[in-house]
Amino acid sequence: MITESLTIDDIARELGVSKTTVSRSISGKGRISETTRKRVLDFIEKNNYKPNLMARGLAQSRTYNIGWVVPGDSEMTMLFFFQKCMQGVIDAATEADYDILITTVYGHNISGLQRVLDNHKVDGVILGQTLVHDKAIRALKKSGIPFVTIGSTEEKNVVQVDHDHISACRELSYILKMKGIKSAALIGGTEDKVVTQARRRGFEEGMSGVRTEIFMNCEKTEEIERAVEDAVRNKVECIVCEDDRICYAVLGKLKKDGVRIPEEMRVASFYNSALIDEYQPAITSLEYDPKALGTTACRTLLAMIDGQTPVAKQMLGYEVMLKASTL
Amino acid sequence: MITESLTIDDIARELGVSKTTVSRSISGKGRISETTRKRVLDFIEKNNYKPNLMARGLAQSRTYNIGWVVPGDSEMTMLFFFQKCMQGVIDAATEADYDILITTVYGHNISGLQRVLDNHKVDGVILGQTLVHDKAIRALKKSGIPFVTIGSTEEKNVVQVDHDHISACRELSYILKMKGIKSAALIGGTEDKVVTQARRRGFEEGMSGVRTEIFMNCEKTEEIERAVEDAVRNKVECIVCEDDRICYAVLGKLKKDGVRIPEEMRVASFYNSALIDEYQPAITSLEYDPKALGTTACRTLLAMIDGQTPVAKQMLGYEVMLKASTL
DNA sequence: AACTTATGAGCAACCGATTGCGCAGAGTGC
DNA sequence: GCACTCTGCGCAATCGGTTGCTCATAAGTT
Repeated sequence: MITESLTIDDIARELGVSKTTVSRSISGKGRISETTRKRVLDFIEKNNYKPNLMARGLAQSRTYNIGWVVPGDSEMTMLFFFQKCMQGVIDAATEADYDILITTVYGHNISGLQRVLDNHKVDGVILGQTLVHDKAIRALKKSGIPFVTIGSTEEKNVVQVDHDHISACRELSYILKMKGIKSAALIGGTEDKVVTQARRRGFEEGMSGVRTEIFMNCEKTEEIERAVEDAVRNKVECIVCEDDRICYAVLGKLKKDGVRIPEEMRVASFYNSALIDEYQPAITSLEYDPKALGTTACRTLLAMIDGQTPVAKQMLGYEVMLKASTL
Repeated sequence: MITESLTIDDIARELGVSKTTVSRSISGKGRISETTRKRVLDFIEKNNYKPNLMARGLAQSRTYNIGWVVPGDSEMTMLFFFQKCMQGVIDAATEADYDILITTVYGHNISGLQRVLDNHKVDGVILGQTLVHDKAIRALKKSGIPFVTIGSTEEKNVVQVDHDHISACRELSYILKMKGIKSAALIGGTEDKVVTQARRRGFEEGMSGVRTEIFMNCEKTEEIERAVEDAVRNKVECIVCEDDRICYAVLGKLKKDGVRIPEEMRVASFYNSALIDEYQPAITSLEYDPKALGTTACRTLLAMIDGQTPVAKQMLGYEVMLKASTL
């Protein structure tokens, strides 16, 4: 059933040249007359020849695949983020004729990644998220394969692409302060993610001088709701949410308790996806471009695979979007 | 930097046997004495040898990859579904030492899939979603590669894994009718997806005898809200939502307008993910197992790759979960 | 004892590309 | 006219496995 494909030998025979000539015509390496080259490429075009990537891979020790590693248990808001991000990765990869092999990890359980590395199924890896003391990073370093992380890490000699969450959150906090806030609460998730820590730090730095309350490790809805109750009871003026999943829960709780936004409580979020972007009133937040993260990471990785030495840490831009929820 | 790996020749030399013997020891094919086999496998285990998959692939024309095709522009609720589903695929694939190559398509724009097929990067494909007149299915058929769809299709000779949405929706509708509903509205999305059509049909069949109103092609929140307004105005007793993204919007609108559930309006959904599962009151819905879809599809595909003839259409179970939202 | 069958293992071709090296013929310089 | 360089192309090895075939030896049969 599977139609046998054209091989480089077929073409060589058909055109009365050697396979070397065909190979060189395609790759552009080596010395080939323009005439011959055209002839070969024309034939290839006409007969829709596609080189066998396994053969090519074997000869060059390349797979033309890159690994894309994401947590298998991401919550919804992260899924959205990863989807955008991955689309950026795919776009950049496709440009270079690479494909994406996807692997999931569960926190520090990286057996899936390890398998892919052991089997040499990819030429490089993009790690979609970084944890504190990330085992995946250790494994990648050990494997010797080029890799790029989306998100920062404390590990040395790791090529990273990230938003400057510390500055971004500092800036947002600073602006809120300028607008007259005298107290603020941060509600955040578990601190094993680097980004969570960064946001917390930015918040603390930016909010210096005003009364702050920090509620970390809020994962379940009840935990978030309890934090909201505390914040309201303590007459905090503004709740800052570490991501929009938390923000979503916070908004639900405030509505349930009849707390008006922004009159009785201001709300801001450090990330804004479809989950809250239609909310009334509109929520003040930081805007990032997840897709750009993906393309940047992928292009960087491809350059590394080609033997180039990349910029160690690339920081992408963000924008503070002031909306009605903070007046 | 990249540590050169052990090859089959290294092992053969080291053990004083031929590479044939090593290869046969690993694969279990051919005649090898148990003693020799043990010796080889022990050595492999000790030295952590992993065969080069490109070489193996070249020899066997296999890639040990399967393609996983999902829409690149899925909305959130689908992302959640695909994530679960993919995890099932990954689990089943890993068991058989296969990996997942991910490709996105945009409706009928299947250039990404076509590339993967042209380049022979996968041994088989799982299509995550089916459309009416699906171009991806045509392309897959043409390629001659084994493939399985998650979701049904009108195309002939396609191996499918699905839930019986028609029966499920008929059953849910029937139960609602039994509980005394005299009128019901269906709010659904665009009808290019096969599953959307199936749910509509199940609804219509199950609701025969009661007054029904059908609002299709509701994608944007405003469209859904308008449908809700109409349903309320027409004094419909129950709104049935085609998926939980729609349900989510419906619940928001009802709350905004102060319509009490279930006293003034009953609500049921054809799918229930994290988006609405904490809602108060709890929402009546159909429960599916997306992960099982993934593992079933993948196991079936792997069997096909191994040359077996699979069951043409496998239907997985579902469960009607009656909750407070329908009394 | 002679003959057949079973077993264990190796030789070498093959999968389909890439690439270092060699070589013929054209072009250039003096 | 001679030596030298440049250009265009092919030979054959190589990447790391798999597999059909052969063959020596052991085991079984009469």
